[in-house]
Parts: sequence; structure tokens; C-alpha cells
Amino acid sequence: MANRSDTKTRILDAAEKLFAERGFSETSLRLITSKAEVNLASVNYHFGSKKELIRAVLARYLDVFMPVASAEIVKLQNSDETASLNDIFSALVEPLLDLNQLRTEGTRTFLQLLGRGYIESQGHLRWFITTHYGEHLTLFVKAVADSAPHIPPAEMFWRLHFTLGTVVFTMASADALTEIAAADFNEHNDIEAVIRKVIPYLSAGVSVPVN
Amino acid sequence: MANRSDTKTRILDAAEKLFAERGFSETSLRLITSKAEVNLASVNYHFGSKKELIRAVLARYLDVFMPVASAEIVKLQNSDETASLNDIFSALVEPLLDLNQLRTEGTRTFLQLLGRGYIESQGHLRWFITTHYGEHLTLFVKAVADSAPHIPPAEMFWRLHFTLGTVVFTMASADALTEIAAADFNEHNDIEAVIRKVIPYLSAGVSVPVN
DNA sequence: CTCTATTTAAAACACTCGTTTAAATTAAAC
DNA sequence: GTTTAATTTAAACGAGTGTTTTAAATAGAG
Repeated sequence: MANRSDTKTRILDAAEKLFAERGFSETSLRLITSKAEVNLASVNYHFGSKKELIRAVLARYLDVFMPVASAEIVKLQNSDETASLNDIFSALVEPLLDLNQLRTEGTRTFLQLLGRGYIESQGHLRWFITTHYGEHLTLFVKAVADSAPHIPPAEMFWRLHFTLGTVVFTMASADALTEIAAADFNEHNDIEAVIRKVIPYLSAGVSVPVN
Repeated sequence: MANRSDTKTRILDAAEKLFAERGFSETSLRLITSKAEVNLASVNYHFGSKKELIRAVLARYLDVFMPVASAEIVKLQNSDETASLNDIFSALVEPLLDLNQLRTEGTRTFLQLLGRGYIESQGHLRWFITTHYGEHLTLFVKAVADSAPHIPPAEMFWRLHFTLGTVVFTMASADALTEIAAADFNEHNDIEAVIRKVIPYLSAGVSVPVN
């Protein structure tokens, strides 16, 4: 049933790398299959369509990340009744870095894919994520809201989207930014360093009093 | 030399609307010319290429906005030696809202175009903006740095890009977000309301002490 | 009016894209 | 070993893209 190293996996590996680097619509199936050294038609044979390939690429990460992240949040809530925003965001760091054990540059790739997804998606990806992982998302949103009770729900809605924008944009352009930082400031940041830089920024913004 | 209402202007008007709504690469010249009710070839005749059309669309806003914004920053620095971050960000609000007098929904369109540009651009737009408006950008960056002297330059570099991400992402998805906010919280925000919501968020994040 | 330069128009070009088809190959089942 | 199913291959399809070309229409100047 399987040959040398599984065509399906070869496609997924090549696709996630290219999607993260260049975005979904800017990456053609021909480029993916040539990098993966498989036939063009095998994408449609194994995945049905490009859209389903995109979803499969993201699902391979989300299926691992989401349950672990949720568990960390729950663990935090049980151990500390008054967890700060910093604590909640920080609880996500380990699950994120665990993805580096899944695949090399896994954390960076996952975050970049997420960024591309939210930026490019015309709906099918947003729908896919909310229907498949909605419970984890609401758990996280509730945790954030509880730890900043002085922020009204409507205001929190906007601030969480500001936060999403920060993360998504930073990760989508993380490669370029780390390069510039290395050249201009001699700062050599890996993805973990960037994550740890952004957390206090986000916490401060989300929890700043209104008016 | 000109006929009814200038083909060139009709193209620019149709293009900026579609670019802001759907992004640059997702908007075809055929869609633009059909909405503008001009011939397809007139785009290449008047602008040379699609890339140059994109730059022309952005330049029409930047040429107005950048000098006014710079002047506001300078005015603020002259009147108040210790301007806060909130003051600096707020100084940009009026120049932004002035764009609504330039064209209907001018502010929203401009910010969405900026967002699309920074998200999609593979370099030609980033190059265009920094070479044509670089002096204004450095003036702004310096103003921000001066009003948060406790933040090291390298850290400030990252925080300004976090900020850019927040603004760009929020504006690129502003239409969808205002719709959701109206449905879920009965909050009817125009673009000015969103701008005023985001400023304290940004100020808090940029100026939060390190460690 | 006539001539010239500018602008518009319709069509074709050359290319890329995702997808499909049908034959060839490989693997599994009996 | 034969048969059956799963997979890979090469080729073509049909639709869409930005751009170019060539001719027609329109404007302004003398």
C-alpha cells in the first residue's frame, strides 16, 4: 500500500513549508509536487482538491496543539484561581514549542500557517477552524475574559482581535523581521524569543483600563 | 484631452475600492475595468502595468496623508516637549479622518489598502513606500522612541512591528469585525470608533516596561 | 477643414492555474 | 501465478490571468 516514504506525507511536508513561506494562493500545486518529487495529479488523488490539502496541512498541527493548549489552560485555572493575563498567554508557550519536536521549525511553521490562514481565508478555513476547534477557542477566550474582568465584553472582543492581528502579522512576517533585527541590532532571535517578546505587549494592551 | 470624467480617475476609483475589499492579487484587471466601465487595455495604456496601478492607488492617498501627518507630529513636538505615546498616536487621527473629505470612506479605504499592501507585498510596495515616504516614517518612529525612552531600540523595533500588525490586520478585516460587533454586541462602530479603540491598546503595549 | 497626436476599442497572445482523464505501473489478495 | 485493487504517470482540458497588438474613434492645433 505504501512505497518509499508515503506520497501523502511528502506532499504535506512540502506544502506546509511553501504555504508558510509564500501563502496559500501564491503557492501552486505544481511547485508543491515538484519540491515533493511526486506527480502533480497525486494531490487531487490523495486530497481531492487544493482547499482540502490546505485544511489537511493545518489539521496536522491543530490536532496536536489544540488539546494540549486547552489542557494547559485548564491546569492553570485549577492551580491558580486568579491567573493573570501574562500567565494565560505564557501557558500557550510550551504547547507551541512542543511543535518543534513534531517537525523541525514546527512552531514557526504552525504560527505562520495560522497567520496566512487568517489573512487569506475567504471563509472556508475560518469555518473549518471554528467548527473543528471551536470549543478550545471559547475556552481560551473565556479564560482571558475572566482574568481581565474590568474590560467589558464588547471591548474585549475588539482587543482580542487586535491581539490576533499582532500575532498573525508578526508570525507571517517573522522571517523578514528576524533578519532585519539581526542586521540592524545584531539581535539573533529564534521564534521562541519573538513569542516571549510579544506576550507582555499583548497583556498590557488587553488589560489597559478603558477611558 | 479628457472626455466625460477621465478614464484614469475612473480606473483609480474602481481599483482602490476593489483592492481594499479583496486584496491586490485577488482583484483582476478585468474586474476593475468592468466596474469602471472602461476598456481593459486602458489600464496598461495609462499606468503601464498592474503593479504601477497599485502604486498609483496608494500614492494618491500617501501624497496627501504623509505631509499632513508629519506636520501634526512636528506641531505636537513643538508645543509639548514631553508628548505621551497616546498624544503621538492621537495626532494621527485627524490626518486620517481628513481622508474622508478626499473621498467617501477615504479613511477606511486608505487603512485597508495599507493593510493589504503590507500583507501581500513581496517587496515592490514596501520599497516604493520606504523610498518615497521614508523621511516621514523615520520622523514618526523617532517621535515614538523619544516618548518611550525606557524602551531599548531593539525592543522598540519589535513593538512597532507588533503595532503595525495590529493596525494592518484590524483594518484589513475591519468590515467583517464591525459587522460581528453590531450583531453580537449591538455596537455600531464606524472607522473612527475603531481607531479610537485601538490607540490605548497600542500605547499600553508599546510602553510597557521590559521584564 | 485637415492633419496629427492622443485615447479608446476589440481581439489575440502567451502563460499559469486547478482539475480531470485514461493508460501504465505497482502492490495486495486469493 | 493470476486477478483485483490501489497508486503513479503523462497528457490534456478549460478557465483565468496580465499584457500586447492593431485598428478605429476622438480630440486639439494650425
